[in-house]
Amino acid sequence: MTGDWQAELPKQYDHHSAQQRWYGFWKSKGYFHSEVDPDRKPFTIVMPPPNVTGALHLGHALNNTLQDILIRWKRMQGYNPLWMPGTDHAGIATQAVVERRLIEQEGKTRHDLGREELVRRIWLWKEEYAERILKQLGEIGCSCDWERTRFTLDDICARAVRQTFYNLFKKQVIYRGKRLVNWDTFLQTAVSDDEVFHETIEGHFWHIRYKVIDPQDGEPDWISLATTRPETLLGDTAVAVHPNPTAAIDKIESTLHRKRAEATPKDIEAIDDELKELALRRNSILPVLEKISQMAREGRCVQLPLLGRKIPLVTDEWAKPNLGSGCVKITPAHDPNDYQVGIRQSLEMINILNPDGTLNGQAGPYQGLTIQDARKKVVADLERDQLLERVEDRQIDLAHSDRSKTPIEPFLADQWFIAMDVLAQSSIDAVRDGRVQITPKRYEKGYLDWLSEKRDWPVSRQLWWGHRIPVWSLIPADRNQINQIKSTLSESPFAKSDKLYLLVAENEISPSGQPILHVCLRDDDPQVVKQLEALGFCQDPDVLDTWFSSALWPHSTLGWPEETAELEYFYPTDVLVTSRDIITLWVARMILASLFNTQKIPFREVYIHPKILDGYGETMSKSKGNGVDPLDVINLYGADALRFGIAHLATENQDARMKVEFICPHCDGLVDQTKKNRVLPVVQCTKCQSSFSTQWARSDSDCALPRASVTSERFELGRNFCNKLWNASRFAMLNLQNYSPADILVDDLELEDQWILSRLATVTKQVTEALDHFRYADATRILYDFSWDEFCSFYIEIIKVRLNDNRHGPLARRILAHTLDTIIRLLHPMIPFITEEVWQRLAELAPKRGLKPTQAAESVMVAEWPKAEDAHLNKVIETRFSYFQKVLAGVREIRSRQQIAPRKQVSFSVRCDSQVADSLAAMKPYFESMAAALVTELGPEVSAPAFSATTNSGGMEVFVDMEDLIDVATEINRNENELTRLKKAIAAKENKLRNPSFVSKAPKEVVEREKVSLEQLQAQINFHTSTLEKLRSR
RNA sequence: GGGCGAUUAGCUCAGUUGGCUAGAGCGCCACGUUUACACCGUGGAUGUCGGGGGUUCGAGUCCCUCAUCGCCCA
Repeated sequence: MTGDWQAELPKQYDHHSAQQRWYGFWKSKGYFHSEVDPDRKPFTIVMPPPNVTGALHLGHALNNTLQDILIRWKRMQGYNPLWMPGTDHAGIATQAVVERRLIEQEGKTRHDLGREELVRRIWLWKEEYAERILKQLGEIGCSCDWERTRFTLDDICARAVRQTFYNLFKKQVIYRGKRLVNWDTFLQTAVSDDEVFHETIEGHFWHIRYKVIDPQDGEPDWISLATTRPETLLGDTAVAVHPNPTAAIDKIESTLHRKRAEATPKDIEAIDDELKELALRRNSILPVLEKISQMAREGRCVQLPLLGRKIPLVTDEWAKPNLGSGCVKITPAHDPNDYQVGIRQSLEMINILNPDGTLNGQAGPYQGLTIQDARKKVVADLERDQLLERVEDRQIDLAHSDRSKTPIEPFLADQWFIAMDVLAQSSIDAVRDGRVQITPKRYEKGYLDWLSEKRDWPVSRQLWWGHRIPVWSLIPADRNQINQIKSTLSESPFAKSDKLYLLVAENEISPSGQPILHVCLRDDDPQVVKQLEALGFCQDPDVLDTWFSSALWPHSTLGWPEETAELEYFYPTDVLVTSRDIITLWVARMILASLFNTQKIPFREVYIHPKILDGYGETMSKSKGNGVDPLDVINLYGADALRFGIAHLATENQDARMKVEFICPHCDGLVDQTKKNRVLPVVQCTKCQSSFSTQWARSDSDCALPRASVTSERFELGRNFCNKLWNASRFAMLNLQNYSPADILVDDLELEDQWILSRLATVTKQVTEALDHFRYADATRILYDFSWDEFCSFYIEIIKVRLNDNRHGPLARRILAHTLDTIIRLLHPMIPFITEEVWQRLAELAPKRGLKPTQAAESVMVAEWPKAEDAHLNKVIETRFSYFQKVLAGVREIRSRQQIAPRKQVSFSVRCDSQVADSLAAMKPYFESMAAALVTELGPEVSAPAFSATTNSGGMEVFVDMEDLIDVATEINRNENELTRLKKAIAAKENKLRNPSFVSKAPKEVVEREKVSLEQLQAQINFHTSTLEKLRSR
């Protein structure tokens, strides 16, 4: 190992060069790669595959940093770690992005291109982004096994998907049915509930008259029905009324009364209003509703406006007698609630929409119109026919597709479903009985609640990008054809070798009265396809929901359904690290898929990490303009700073806030991001007033301005820490030139040596335990405090004196090298680059180190994780050292408040018991080097000098000899403040100890501790009182 | 409407089974370029632990309740 980097030791840590140097080094050494090795214990993580939709954001950086910390830590602990990387095809999201670009750049739709060409284009997109994503992961420092990189749409994953679908199909867990789906008319596909967002918009509420057919005496001529979507009336198949309106009103009223009894005055008013309204309704509407309800029971009908169709009155509890007219129109094919009514009442379901959002033949004269146009025309025609009673303005909650940002239309379509009863139960059991553990535990509840609903999983998507559903279907003409096909297929060698499965779908009856035939193919075998198509079968055009392939990810990546050695050795995996928003969508499905396919759980633990929010508590996103790009952070602060900052905020909290800032490209000043400026293409720097561009810049003039990075000052913590660590290491390098290894006996060591070893043992133990429980923030804080406040501020400062001493130098160098070595190893999982940089440099000067020196590993990445040496734990030593720390702080404080010039030497004495005096005596040189203070006297007999400034802590009275330069006023002030504080504390303590129940009920040791503490406080009071007397007598 | 979480210093957050004279980083104030480090050092100021009840000898920590904010599900 030689090179330029040895020669120079810059004062500031250069993250750029370290990152470049060491990632390649690790890769070339093959450290990332893992092979099956029965002699070692495996530790496996599968990466939640990032979507190939776009580049990585800070959330990914968080997710992957936490995984890398675990992997690097386990690697050092001697496990055989496998971190399986990869990317997700993200069906709808990716197709939508590519389609949008197609429209923008070429003005073409996917239909212009055709299926094959569109898919080709998406693959091109995928290649570009997958590469970019994997490169980004490398820049973060991720130690994944790149040789095993997978993609959810590659051949290995595809085979697993086919096999799983086939198995489910054969067990008849998969079925096809008509369901109301969220239809995206722009992308022309169903989207799942979680791809839908709701927005409140200004809309209208149209009240429409439906004529009663042949009204009898005392019956209304028409019924008034209200809707926000008048065009849907074309698909109405019933009008509903409550089966027992009076009882329903009674019930609502009694509920209101009960609520009122417990309500606050504010709420009572609102409840009273409701009760008044209800009372009015009893007189006005209720009699009519009872009548209509009666009519419905008699099987009476109304006439559908505009189309004139005869539709029945039905009784259903969905009609609320306390709302509107008390009756509702029922459009089962275009409203989720009406759909339920349709099922309950066995109503006809009329679909009036084409997939593209225009009206179909069922809409009669409105066929071909878009929804908007149809709505206008329907309203106009109703007005013409005088069937429009009135129109209200109203705020409407409208569902939008997250992918196309267009309104969702409920739409009745054929969908493939996975029955969830048995599968869901298996996943519930796995978590309930602890085979899979979720951390933090509170997330279990949501998981279990969601699964226990056991809602069937709709898995088909009307897309072109994804795993094509491997089912070929046929609508048979008659029974004969069915029998013929049955016999043909059962004769086929493919059926005999379990390559295809025929399902006669008795739940799907075609117009000819015959059940539809479905054949599922296990393999992508052109011969079988040819045979099926010859018989008249057609392949389902749809693809599978992305989550279907994601659900298999932990085992498909290891080669399932093949019985690979990898699967045998690495599976089940150990931990899944992910974010809370996909616990149900993904985690639950992985568990059920794994149990179904392998009879094993996919992972033993699930760790749910916090979500990063911006300074306003909003989720970060590119579309809001508040997203932070991890590469900007890496560029500015370094990958280590990014990782350290991330680990530092990974508490058990559910989210972490982060103020977002622009970095002005002109002056490097931080400009706070606000809700206003984050959407602007150009922002003016608040520091230097120059303008810079943002992600929104489009126009040539805007783009010409330099672009600002977007980051957060929260990463300064990590950068500063790395720089501190770098400089501590730099100090070590500069002082280890004469290093010589030798065995070290703890008993021979100085106080400070024993102290740092004792602390090192404690810290090692604490960090290991914290990581064991996913307490990243704890581990980070412990190491931060130890490195900075103990190692740098005390140990290094102390040994500066010893290093120049021929007698004590060698030992100090050995402890220095050993301590730095251990700190570097403990920090490596969090900040891999800088620790490697230091490790390599340390290897040049001190290749053999430790208490029993051994040759250091060739890389810190494969060095052994430190073991906490219990033998080094020494509470007595730590207490003795704390005397030094307290007295030093006292002297420094006096220097500061008496404004003694920094380099001016002072003398001081300490009145303390003789044991303490012994400990302090050993530290005499360090009072000199660290506070320019000369110890004159130590012990119980010490008397205060004539002019002294004093402090008192832990029973040690410190007197700094001020000769005659003392600022008396400052001292009086200080002592008075101390007295006030102490008196308050003493009063509280005395109160406590005077309380007989405290003394009798609290544990003995607590009472004892309080007594001792009171004595100390009193001693301090005495000290300050007498000090004040002396000061005042001057 | 149901669930989960948050509310502690100006800001961002720690605070493990109740035992505190409530901590850190940033920011602020004063002093300081002593050859590891100004991305630094030394010292300092700053809190009715969201409000109100309760349990307890003792509550930032447990229970109830209200308020505000966020997220998820319907």
